[in-house]
Amino acid sequence: MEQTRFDIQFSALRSAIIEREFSELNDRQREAVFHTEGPLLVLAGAGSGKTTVLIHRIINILRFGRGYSCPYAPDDATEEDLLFLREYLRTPTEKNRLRAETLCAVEPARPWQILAITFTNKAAKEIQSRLQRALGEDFARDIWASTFHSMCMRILRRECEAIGYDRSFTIYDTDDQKRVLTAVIKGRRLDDKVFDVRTVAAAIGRAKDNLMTPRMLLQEAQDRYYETTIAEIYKEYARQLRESNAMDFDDLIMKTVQLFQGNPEILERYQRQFHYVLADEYQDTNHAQYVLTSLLAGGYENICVVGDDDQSIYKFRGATITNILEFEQQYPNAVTIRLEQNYRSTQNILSAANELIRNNANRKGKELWTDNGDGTKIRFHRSDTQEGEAEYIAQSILEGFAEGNRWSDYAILYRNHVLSNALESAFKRNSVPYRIVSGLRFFDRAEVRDMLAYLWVILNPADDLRLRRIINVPARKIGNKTVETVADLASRGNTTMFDIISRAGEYDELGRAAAALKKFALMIDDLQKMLEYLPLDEFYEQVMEHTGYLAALEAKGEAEQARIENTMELKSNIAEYAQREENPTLAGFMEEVSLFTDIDRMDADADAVVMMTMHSAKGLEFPNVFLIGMEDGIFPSFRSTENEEDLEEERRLCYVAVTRAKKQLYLTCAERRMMYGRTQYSKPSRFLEEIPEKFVDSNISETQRERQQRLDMRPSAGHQTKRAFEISGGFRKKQTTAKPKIAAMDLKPGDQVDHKAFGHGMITSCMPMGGDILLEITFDQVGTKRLMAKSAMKFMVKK
DNA sequence: AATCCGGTTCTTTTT
DNA sequence: GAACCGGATT
Repeated sequence: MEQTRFDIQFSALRSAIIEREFSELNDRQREAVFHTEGPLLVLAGAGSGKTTVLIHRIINILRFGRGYSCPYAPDDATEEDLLFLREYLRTPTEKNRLRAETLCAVEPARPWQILAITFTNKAAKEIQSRLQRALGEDFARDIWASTFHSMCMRILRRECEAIGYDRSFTIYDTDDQKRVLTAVIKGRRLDDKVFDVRTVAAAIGRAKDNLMTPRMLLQEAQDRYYETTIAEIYKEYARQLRESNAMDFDDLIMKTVQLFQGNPEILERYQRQFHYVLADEYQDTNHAQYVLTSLLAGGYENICVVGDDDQSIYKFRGATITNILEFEQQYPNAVTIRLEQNYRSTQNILSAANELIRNNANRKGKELWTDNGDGTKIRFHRSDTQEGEAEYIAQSILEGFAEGNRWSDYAILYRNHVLSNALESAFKRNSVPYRIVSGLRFFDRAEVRDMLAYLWVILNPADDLRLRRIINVPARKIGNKTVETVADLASRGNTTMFDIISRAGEYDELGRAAAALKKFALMIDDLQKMLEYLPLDEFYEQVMEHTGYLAALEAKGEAEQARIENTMELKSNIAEYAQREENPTLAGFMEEVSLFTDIDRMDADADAVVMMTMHSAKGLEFPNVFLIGMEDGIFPSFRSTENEEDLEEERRLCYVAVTRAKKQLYLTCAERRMMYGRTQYSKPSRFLEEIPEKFVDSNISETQRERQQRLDMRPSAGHQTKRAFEISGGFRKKQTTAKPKIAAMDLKPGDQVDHKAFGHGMITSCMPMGGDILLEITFDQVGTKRLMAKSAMKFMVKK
């Protein structure tokens, strides 16, 4: 169709008006927002406003459809409309807004036609809530903004009968999964050293990530004993899950793919529904997720994937960077947009990151820049021991705090959790408040699992797996032997364990245990009745009491206080759910909870230094960041120094870590470090060599450097740029650990002091301790703190 | 059924 | 060095 003069004028006006709506974005970002039709790859560097683009793109699609790039005027548009738009462009008024937007919109999408997939609940929630704010709650609620897993759950709840599942299927988490696997391995009388549950679970998980059925795995095993056995375990495991009408996390994805592949008419329905598909963090997708996304987008092929190949750090859990690297091959008509302007960090930090990641061969290539200015140099500090490293960090933070920073302005990132130990004691010693984002998450804690298991059993007494978990927790004199007898009777009678338990008296085999069993069954019955008339949170309290769980924890005293708190935490989760939901049910809560793993309320309001692994830091930002344990063998981990591919993943992790810092980045390492019970001597991380010296201030002294050079056999002459920790003469010599010539010895209880960070206080006790003095000081503002005199004196004067 | 002892293991993690 | 598991002991 030929464009008329009218079309040209109209569409130009329309584009201009739409463009103005997104004026707060930069050119690249806008390009991504306006490219609505066809495949789009957005390579979004760290801190480049990725989520903002994703959200505005959805807003654009919902408000204007493909209005921005449509070259034609609407059929019924008049000269008067044209004049109206011209006027609206000149002076937009609220009164004219509705008509203008109607004129500018070309086939705007309905909310349920948009699918935005993320990896974490946190990300899904953020997208959902930002869209609700921009578009109104009711409207935005219908957008499919969810994680891969909850999307699959939603689809499967509706369609799973087509693949032979009952709609009420349950989700087995990693823990449930391991229990089943342990039973399978035991049942086959296999050596559980050779077939270690974790390894087997990982193998099965990887198979599912790659959409491989037990049969396919068996075929691939080609008669090799080990592989064949794994495939057989997989087969048995899958059989048991199906029998229990259960799926594990990986099943959610794989079964959805199988559902679609086996039922084209169902697939087509979803393909017709989703006009626009967006996938976030695409570099983290595994093969199954890739196939699923491709299937769902297969109708309109309006697929937009957002990600950063340089931030792919989850290969170990099945992510294939290939998905993003080969997107353009998959869709030859794909458009690629790079977001390289960074709004987070200083140029020094970004340049360091750019130089570092440049050493990776397998990447698309990007160069981050900012107009935030150069900022201060990165600080590099090498200590002799891990204690020295920890002390340096504590002191740096105390100094910063004294200058007015908040504790929460600081984050400490490390390659693995063990590295946090020395730091913890240094922080305790110096009264630096801290918070560790731990490896063990809320829903992995035994007490939380126990309470959830109770709820599962109350909801569905046929759930043998969860029943086994709690039947004797707290102790009810129902031993292992009894449980096995019950299980035996159940399988022979082709019924559930709970059924046997309720009729325990009828079985002689159960002997004296029958009474305890009956009592247990009655308790569950009672709780089921309570569920019918009590509000959910009160009901939960009844479960805690009625089962004796709370009492058992309380009986253990002080030590179990944290566990009690955790079970209470679960209660507040239930209360929160009950309040939010119009029609709250236990089943509804359990459904939600089975996909809700991380405690994504990382309460930002707590003012404390935060410590976490570099992996968990992805997506976060902090004004000041310490990367600790920057030593070869630790980071990069010795496991990954063998092959280039693994090393590149480590380098990406380093890139992720470096780009978390907004203002100041610190890199620290120690010459020797106690790890796993032995002292390890290490060289500074090879990644440090890759950061040009001009971005770094280092503490390495002349003598240290000379020694380093003698020790370091790596040829350095070949390097084109001088590197941060090599001899250059350019480094200032800095006295880092001040020799504490303390006048501290004459401090005594009753003395008044002024502390730079904590203000005025009075010493309440002095205890000699390892060549130093432990002071207890009651401060007017911040309460009582315990400080070591040596370091405290640097921040404190006696009055 | 609870507790103690010795042996073993020790990247990274979301759903 | 610490945490966790399984077997033996009480």
